Amino acid sequence: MASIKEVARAAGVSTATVSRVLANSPHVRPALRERVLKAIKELEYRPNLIARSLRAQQTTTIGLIVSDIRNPFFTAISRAVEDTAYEEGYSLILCNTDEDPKKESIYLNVMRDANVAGVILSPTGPTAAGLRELETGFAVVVIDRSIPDADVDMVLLDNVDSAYRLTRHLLENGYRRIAAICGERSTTGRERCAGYEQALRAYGLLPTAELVRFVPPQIEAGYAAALRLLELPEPPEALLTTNSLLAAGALEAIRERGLRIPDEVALVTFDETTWASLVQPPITLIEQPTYEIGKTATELLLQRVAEPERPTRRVILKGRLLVRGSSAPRVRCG
Amino acid sequence: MASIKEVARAAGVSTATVSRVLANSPHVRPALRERVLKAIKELEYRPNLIARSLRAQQTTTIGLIVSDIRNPFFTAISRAVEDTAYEEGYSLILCNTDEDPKKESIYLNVMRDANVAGVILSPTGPTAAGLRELETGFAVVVIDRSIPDADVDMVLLDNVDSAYRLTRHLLENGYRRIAAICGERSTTGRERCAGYEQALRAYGLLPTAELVRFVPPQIEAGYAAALRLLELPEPPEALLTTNSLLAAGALEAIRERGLRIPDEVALVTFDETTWASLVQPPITLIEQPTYEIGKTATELLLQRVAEPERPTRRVILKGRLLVRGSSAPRVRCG
DNA sequence: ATCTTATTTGTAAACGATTACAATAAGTTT
DNA sequence: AAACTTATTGTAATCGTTTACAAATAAGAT
Repeated sequence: MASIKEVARAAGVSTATVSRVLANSPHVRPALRERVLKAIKELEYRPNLIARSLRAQQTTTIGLIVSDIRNPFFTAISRAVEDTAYEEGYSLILCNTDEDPKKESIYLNVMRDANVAGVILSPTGPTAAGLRELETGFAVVVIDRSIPDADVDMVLLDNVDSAYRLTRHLLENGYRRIAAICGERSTTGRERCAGYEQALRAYGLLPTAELVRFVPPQIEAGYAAALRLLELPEPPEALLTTNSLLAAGALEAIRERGLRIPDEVALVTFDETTWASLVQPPITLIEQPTYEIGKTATELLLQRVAEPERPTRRVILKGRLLVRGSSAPRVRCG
Repeated sequence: MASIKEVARAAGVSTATVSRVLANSPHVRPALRERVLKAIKELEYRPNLIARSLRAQQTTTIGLIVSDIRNPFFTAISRAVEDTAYEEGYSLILCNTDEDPKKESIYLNVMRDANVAGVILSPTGPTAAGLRELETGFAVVVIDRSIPDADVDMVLLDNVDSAYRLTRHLLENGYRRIAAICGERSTTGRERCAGYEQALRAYGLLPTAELVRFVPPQIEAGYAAALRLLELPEPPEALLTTNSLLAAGALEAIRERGLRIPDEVALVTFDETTWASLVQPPITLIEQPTYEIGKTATELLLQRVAEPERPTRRVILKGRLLVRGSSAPRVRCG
């Protein structure tokens, strides 16, 4: 593998000149530039990024820390981040925290060790626990869950509004006794719960604690929570879950109880997935603009890398309500 | 951020000694080692991996190049690779090729530029196109699709056998006119097709070209292919698809045609997904040991990094047939 | 032709680790 | 105690870039 020295020798110039040609510096005579470019081509020279990083004290790598890459929402995000990053010449380092703050902290250190230019993070908790580390070192953009008191760039969904519209849709279709299964420990779950409660109140209904569950945002927890709700003396007419994993679990529970959707119980959720339109009836949901979230987060990050002192921004995107069969107008039967 | 020099100064030793302590070299007196460790702790020193990489001419990063991270199969793989890599102190760089050989080639160069220790690759084609680049530079492990004439470590499914068993299962349950929708351009699709044809022959049936389709391994292509098959004058009694995306498309087509599964048409596929057991009836499929594939591939890769001249290995794993409702015994009706 | 000024090029010092080699200190053997 | 071996430590080169600074060259002004 040819180094800059060999290119310099081949072109009869100093390494500084080669470096200037590489950086498109204006202070190189066209004749020399030609010679250098020819040597580069002939030797198939490619700059050593490690050496460059060492000198520049920064890499062209960004990190993406999500809670679980198997969650289709994060998968879609990661795809978008990856696309956008590579367009700008950045590589992507991927990490899973499994909702574990300890892992989050470990991976933030990994990022620091790797000298990443910045990190896109879906934080495990609403506090700024890892953020002290964050504030030193690299740029950060937070996605999906906000860290309320932190001065960081964020790209979030308008959770309250989305949950409000989703719940209102159920109410408009005649459902009254609506239960909510929310992801615990994140602002996202709480905000969506708030939107749900606002909608109920707007319809003159009082939220009951019995119908609201905060659980880990995973299939098994969704299953267990839904099962318990359906076993209540007075079971809910509709279930609202705050992500696709919880919905999958809830659906499993509904199937196991042998209930028909939506006649016996309706189901609505957040996040579009392959399966949401394949099951019968297809599931009504709030679709998040995942690709845009990932793209925007990456762009914000790279802007901050370029201009670290820029005031922080908070981008709030709207969700899209996709109405499908799982929440069809209710046929009152008693 | 403290460097090795400052640690050396604080401990009153040379940088060489600090480096030896870091590397657990036996040639350091306990007393000195203590002093160095104390300085490291006090200064919160963490070695600069970039500098280390430059010197070592190798990083502790591995690359994972898949055709689409949104395919749940690759998602599961990436999760396993990530887990295993981090356990060994390696980071993971992620890339999507979109089945595009050009992108594959670009990303292989990115990997080289990043000085990765090795790459896990699901190749876009069965030829060794990118492999010339591969052979120089870094370790490589190929997954999911084989490159027949290449001398590389591989972790693959026993595709012929799996498809054979899947098809035999259909035959045993009374299905005769079975169509196959296979992913094109990969050995995987072709091998699965071969297993399908072998099973037919074992039952005294002749494979017909009309019932075998090779298409891009994506939802839309699966949908289109299934639709055309179902529109045949003599439509198939069962559909076999070679991955979950094709299955999702086929299912969509079946729904659109208003056909009941499995009475009017059965559906079987490869790859377990969240939705395969949530749709009704749930889908019979061959489950790949995804986590094991990813883990094994990573282990093979790190072994090769440690010992580049080790003879290459080819690990073939068995799939597991999960029998569900979508292929229930056929009730003959005419 | 000479002096200034602007442009182009080269020299050499970083960046932060590792490691061959040399130097020193500590044990062993006679 | 001298000579030899072995264990420990330090010095300095190295990895491949970038860039401040100095030097050389070219261009412009008088």
